[in-house]
Amino acid sequence: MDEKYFAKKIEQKWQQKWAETEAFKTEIADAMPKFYQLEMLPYPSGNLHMGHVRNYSAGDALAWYKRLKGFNVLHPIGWDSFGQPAEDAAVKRGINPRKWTEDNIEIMRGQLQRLGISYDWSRQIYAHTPEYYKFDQWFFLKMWEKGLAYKRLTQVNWCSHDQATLSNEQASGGLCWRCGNPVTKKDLEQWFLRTTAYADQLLDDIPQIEGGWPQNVLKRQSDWIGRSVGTYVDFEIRASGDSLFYCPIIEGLTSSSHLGKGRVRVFTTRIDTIFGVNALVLAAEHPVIQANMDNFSEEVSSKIAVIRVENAKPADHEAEIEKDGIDTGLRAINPFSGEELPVWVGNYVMMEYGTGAVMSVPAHDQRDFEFAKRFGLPIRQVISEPHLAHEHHSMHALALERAFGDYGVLIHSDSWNGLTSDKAKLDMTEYAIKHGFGEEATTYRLRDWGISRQRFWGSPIPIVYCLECGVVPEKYENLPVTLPEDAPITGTGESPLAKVPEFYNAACPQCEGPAKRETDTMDTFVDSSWYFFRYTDPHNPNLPVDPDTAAYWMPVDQYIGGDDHAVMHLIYARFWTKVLRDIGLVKFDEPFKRLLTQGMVVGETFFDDESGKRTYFPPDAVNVTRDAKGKITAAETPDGKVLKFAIERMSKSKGNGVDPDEMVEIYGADAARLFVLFAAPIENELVWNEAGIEGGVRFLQRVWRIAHKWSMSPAWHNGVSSNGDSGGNARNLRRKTHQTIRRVSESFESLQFNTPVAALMELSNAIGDLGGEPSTADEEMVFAVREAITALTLMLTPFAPHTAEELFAVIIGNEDGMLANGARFPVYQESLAKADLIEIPIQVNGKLRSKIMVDPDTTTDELQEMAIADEKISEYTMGKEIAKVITVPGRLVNIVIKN
RNA sequence: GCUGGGGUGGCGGAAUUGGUAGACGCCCAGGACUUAAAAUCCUGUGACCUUAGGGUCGUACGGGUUCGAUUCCCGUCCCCAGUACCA
Repeated sequence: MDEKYFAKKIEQKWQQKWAETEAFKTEIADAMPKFYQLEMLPYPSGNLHMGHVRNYSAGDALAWYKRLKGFNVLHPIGWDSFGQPAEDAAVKRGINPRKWTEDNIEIMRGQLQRLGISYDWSRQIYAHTPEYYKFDQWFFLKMWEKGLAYKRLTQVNWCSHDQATLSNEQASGGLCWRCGNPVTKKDLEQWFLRTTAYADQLLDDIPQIEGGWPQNVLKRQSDWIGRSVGTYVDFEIRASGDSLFYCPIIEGLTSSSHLGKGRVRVFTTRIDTIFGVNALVLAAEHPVIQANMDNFSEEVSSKIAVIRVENAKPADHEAEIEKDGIDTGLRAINPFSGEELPVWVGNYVMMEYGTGAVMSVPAHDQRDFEFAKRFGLPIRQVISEPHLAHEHHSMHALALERAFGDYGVLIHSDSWNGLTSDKAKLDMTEYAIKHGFGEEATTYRLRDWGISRQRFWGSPIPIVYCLECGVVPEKYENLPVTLPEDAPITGTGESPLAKVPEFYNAACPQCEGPAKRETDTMDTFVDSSWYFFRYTDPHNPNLPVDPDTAAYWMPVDQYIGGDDHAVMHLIYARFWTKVLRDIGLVKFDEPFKRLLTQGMVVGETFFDDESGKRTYFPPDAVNVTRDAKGKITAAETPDGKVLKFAIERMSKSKGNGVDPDEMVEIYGADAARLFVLFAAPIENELVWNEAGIEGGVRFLQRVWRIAHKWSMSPAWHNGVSSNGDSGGNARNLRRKTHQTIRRVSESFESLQFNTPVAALMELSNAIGDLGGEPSTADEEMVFAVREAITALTLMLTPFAPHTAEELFAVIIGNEDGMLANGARFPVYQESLAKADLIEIPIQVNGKLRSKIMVDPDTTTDELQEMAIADEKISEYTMGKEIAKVITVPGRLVNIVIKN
């Protein structure tokens, strides 16, 4: 029994014990309630950073808590080991991507083990192994069969820095998710997964997870899916005379028989404003425009070409784009009013959304308003605030300063006058349908998921191109389509597999004739879309997951990760789960019951960007000036070069990274883990400040010391008992113990990690503050202290498992470990947690004037009497009239006096 | 601009959802132990006033509701995140 706390020694001891006994290996156990604790799997970049430590410390705390609560806990880990950095390393340093990846996994696994995270290591998965990516391909074939995988030529998001395609989600905000450079467009043939087929379900299933997910993640997802319900309206198009103009059928919108020669379809959510239309505005890329470029005047066609070029440029986020456009000379007929309208091309109309054409209603849409102002087009108000409707209707022209976008009452709208917007939308849509120029319509912002990547280090897409048979899926029995050992990787954006004949030359699965394989690989987000299923059945050679096994473990009870994946990964994973369900592998809709998004770990960075490129300087090589509040005011290098500074996500390349190994070496894994959870609420950003971690060490040392001190007491191991009416300090300590158990349990249930640590510190302070020597303490006292230290040790386990295991061994005199001993999280007893005396504040006119100690069961009347009789209070009430006394039992008394 | 979330000591942050604001920790100051230091322990630590006791102010700012507001309502300012012409 070591009396000095020596973190490294006990950490090594227990890590070894856990490994030898496979302490965290989990099997299906029908008799026990299950708990599936999951953290987002790491990309093997080379080193853990503090963000990982925070993520896994929180997950491990919950895993331990649930184990001690008697749950059968699945807590797995794996590696998201396909992806571009491996190829970057290959280009830059000539290392084989597989070697680079596997070396990194080794390093990071070691780091995780030194942190003592309680994973079931037997379930590790590696995305880059054929055993895993075989099922990426299996899913792809299933989706192909269901019409959910298809190929088409399209404009893809292209990152010119990474030389790679990006999905819409990965190009969110017009910037590459990996490198942050602007995204441009490029024409490519791509494989897509039909996520849009599940758009409605992805939205409509949100109520199933609503309580368990952060509001803002759900909101971002629904914004991203962007469902909007409205109406298609078809406008007849004419050349300036009255001859019908040529309007080709618009692809993707051919479901309507009304389309075709002479009509253009718009999408609107506000058909109630249709009497206010002053023009039709089409995107420059609109097929009607493009098909008629030769028919336009020179001025018009060159302007359209200019707009098209401008549209293709990467978006500038700062600048508001000025409205621009040109009247094409075409005319459209408003089907409601018969009015003839000009047809414009406008730079603010996007081909990718709706139908690429809008009816412009300047009075009720701000964009149309700006457009109309710019080009002097007429503005006609047709919706009014209900109380002004009558007045407005009798006026011809109203001067609006900006568009009136609210719902209201229709004016200047023929037989629809006086209807509310809601009613008019229904009636007018019905009218349009009846007369053959409209349809109900729902549009989405969500696009299908482009998964083709011109990359080597990813799952090959199991498709073969045969001259005879065309596009042929590989047979299931031929899976996996194995990645070759190596390929010429250039990083220039061509597919490396296209240069490996042994890979791409294949026999057609149908006719067995010569054929070529698809040489693109899948987006790495495919791997992470279903890995959590695989953990439940990691070695199944036939199926991605056995349905019965999945039924026991899934869904994930608690998922923890960064909210940078709020849209990308989490929408793909939800989509994939619904596909699994429709394939028949699982019976539920949502993969993650509860989601916790942890904040980033950030630190101070110092850099200069003279050459337009940022060069970072490590903080310890910079001279920093701070103001009184500790904020940096200036920074320079020792040789006097002035640097810029910012608070940014920690990373090695920025020089502000903290190496977890170093933390473990200096302070110990337990202290590092405890501190990272204590320092800030888990969902907040955490500005790394190493000073605080000392406090974690001190706390663990204090616990260690008091536990050893009291365990020396002769009565400690001899089965002390309480006669049930301990008084004085013993009673006070027992109360504190049970109050702490209650607080800590409640905190875990509500996913708080910083407050339970504070509660444990208070309890250890309470034990430490006890006077007296263990050798002379009476039995009641030893009993109370033993209870307190035992509870403290068990409750400390989720934060500092090594220390807790060692203390537990000291307390019960057995080295097998808590789980082997069937240790359970302590349970609080209400009667013991209850206070004997409580302090009641007494206020006079809402201001605190005195405090009295009373029995918790004191009645309202008694409290009131005592309050008025209180010496200090009578000073205030003397000679004044007491108007009212408010008494809240167990809380306070407030005496209201008149002056 | 729009949407969502926030603004509490020198710092990270507590506060049973209307009831003693500042728990716990960091930093800092003073003291004990020590030849000295480290470690440890003790004390103090929102601001201002006060001779003791104590008093006044204080949760971004201005109003309001209430016996009582960090908490609820209205207005203003600021910060963070998401989004960007979504028709």
